[in-house]
Amino acid sequence: MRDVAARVGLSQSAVSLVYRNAPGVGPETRDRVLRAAEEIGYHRDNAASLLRRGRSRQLGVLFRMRHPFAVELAEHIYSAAEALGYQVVLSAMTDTRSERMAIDELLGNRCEGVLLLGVGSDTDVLRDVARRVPVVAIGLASPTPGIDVVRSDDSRGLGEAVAHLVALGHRRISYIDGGGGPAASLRRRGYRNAMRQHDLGEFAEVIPGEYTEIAGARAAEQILASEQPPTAVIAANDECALGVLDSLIRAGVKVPDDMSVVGYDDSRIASLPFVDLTTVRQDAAMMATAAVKAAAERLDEGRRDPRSVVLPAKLVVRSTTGHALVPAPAAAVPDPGGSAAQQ
Amino acid sequence: MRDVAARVGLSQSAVSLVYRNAPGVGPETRDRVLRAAEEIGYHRDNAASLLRRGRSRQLGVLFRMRHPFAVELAEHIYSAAEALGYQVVLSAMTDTRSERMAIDELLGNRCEGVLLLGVGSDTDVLRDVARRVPVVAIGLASPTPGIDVVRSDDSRGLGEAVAHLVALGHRRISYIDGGGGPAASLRRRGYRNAMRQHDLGEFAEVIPGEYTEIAGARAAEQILASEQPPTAVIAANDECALGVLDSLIRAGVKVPDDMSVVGYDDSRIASLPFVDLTTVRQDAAMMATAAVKAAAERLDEGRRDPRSVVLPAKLVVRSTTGHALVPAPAAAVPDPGGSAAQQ
DNA sequence: GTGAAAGCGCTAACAA
DNA sequence: TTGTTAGCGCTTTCAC
Repeated sequence: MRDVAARVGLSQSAVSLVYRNAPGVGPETRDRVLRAAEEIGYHRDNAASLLRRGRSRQLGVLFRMRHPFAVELAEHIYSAAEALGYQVVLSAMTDTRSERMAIDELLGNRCEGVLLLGVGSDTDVLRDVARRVPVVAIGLASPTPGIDVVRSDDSRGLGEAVAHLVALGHRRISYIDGGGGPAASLRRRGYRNAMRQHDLGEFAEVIPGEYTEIAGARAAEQILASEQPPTAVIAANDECALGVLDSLIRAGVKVPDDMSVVGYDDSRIASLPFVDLTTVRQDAAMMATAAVKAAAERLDEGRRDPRSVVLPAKLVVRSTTGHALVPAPAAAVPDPGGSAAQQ
Repeated sequence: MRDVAARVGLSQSAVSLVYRNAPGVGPETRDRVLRAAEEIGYHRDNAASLLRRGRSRQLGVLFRMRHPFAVELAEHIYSAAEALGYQVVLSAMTDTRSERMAIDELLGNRCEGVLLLGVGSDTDVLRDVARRVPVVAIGLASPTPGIDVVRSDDSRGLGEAVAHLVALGHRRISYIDGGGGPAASLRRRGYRNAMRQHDLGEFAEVIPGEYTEIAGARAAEQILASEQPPTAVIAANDECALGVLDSLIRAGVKVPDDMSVVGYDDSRIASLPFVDLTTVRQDAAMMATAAVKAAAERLDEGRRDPRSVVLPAKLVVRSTTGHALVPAPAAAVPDPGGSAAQQ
């Protein structure tokens, strides 16, 4: 920077002003500075800038690269952060990089806030971190106190999914669980409640699973092997639903004629024309914006009280759901007060 | 750090030594320092450390989060870099973040080298960057001079794929192209050469496509609509192959009975049991290691001459390939000298 | 609009 | 083994 200043015959502080887009330097001078920098291949040193500046205006993002929805969120966070004048620092969790390591790196890089994308099992770490910087968790079911939470209305989303299937004549609707994944417990509860509200509590069945294709495929096999298979299945997320779909199709089960399938997330794969999955849409862009905003409120406006943002989740009907052809024979007139007589 | 030093009654430099794992401080003292730091919640400031240190020992990684193989590479790069004492800084390209922006960020963060994962269309930018720091491109077909390249032997990989299909009795083998994607031209050429070597040049057919499920699905539709469909298809990568598979299965075409399908990459989806795709394996871990090593050689050992590392690509036979049932009738005895009489 | 000077938190070279 | 010292490259008063 000294070199650039010397080259255009200015002081270093003038050049600094140019790079910060600060007022106090004419547009013509600005141009000259930029041109000189270009010529000698100068790049502003972020480390030095960070060190001297009071604030870094950096937001750390912690995520798993294998989670497609987290990736979608991360992409949107880039733009949301930029809009509020923040830079994004990515830190990925892998099998060899623990939550603690990834967060420590973020903190060491002077991030002023940390965004957690569907990550946050380690409550001890979270509490520590939250003491130092604002933490916003996206899609975390049970937040540690002091952490802001952004999630979609999973309960409502599953309600819509169940209602849609019921309207199509389905009664035997099973759910493939998300295990310990982000928001899995909320979705499971949403499913159970919805089934109960439709007087279908006795048909509610939660099949163990997780947020992966393979878990979905396994669950589908289990479903096909059962004596009274459901006529519709809701999977905890789209990847899981994809596994279900694939297993079903390979087994010769027609979707949606023989079985309806619903996913969750509306991630990219769901809308691929050859998948065309009925699913519950989470708006990644909206969630990203809300999360960045939550962090910015704490950082720029001094908010202290924790906030929980619940965004709408909405069913997107595509081609994997259809009318139930054959209502489960023994249950044409279900017994409302019934205990589990079927099992 | 001063505070920590004061707390244990040492000088700042002693604490610094502890944090750098440098010799010159007893294990007992070390413990005391670490404990004191824990108590007051101290984290070493990376910006300051970076600023003062001569070298940053940071490697920048540029990639697209939507490319599954790039994600796999990125994960392996974390461990490969750690093994050589480097830290990784991620920078993702998105629709709103150009190559230039992403690289500038990396450079501003004092990365000593840049790893490009299947990215590098903008030759101007690359040339500029390569002048400043070592650049290693993984899976880049036509490198700018001065850039190291790591790729797998795509030509050989496709050779194996074609040979495998030929051995199963296939002759009419089509290829779905990768468009302008990383290494696409190499794979295309590999396919064409292999077909020629098996005297199948007249059956060679390159269907336009790209590295996505949707391109694969579209290509499959086109194949099914053609008068003389092939009995086997090789897709430019696994995502594309997945699109093909799905389209075929939905159209009632049995794989591999009616049609064989081969992918490329052996990414995670290929080995999912319900996909179980025959594919050409690129060893992500090996490529990551080679790329980091290439950068480290320039950085630590002063290598100047560009290097090109070509790693073996190997066919992995799974369940999407099988014997050709019905050899193309008119071509039971192909005419070796034949011009394109069929078209 | 511009320049001089202080210092952000750390590391490295050296002295003790 | 430990302490002293001088910056790394930038931003930021404050005086001009």
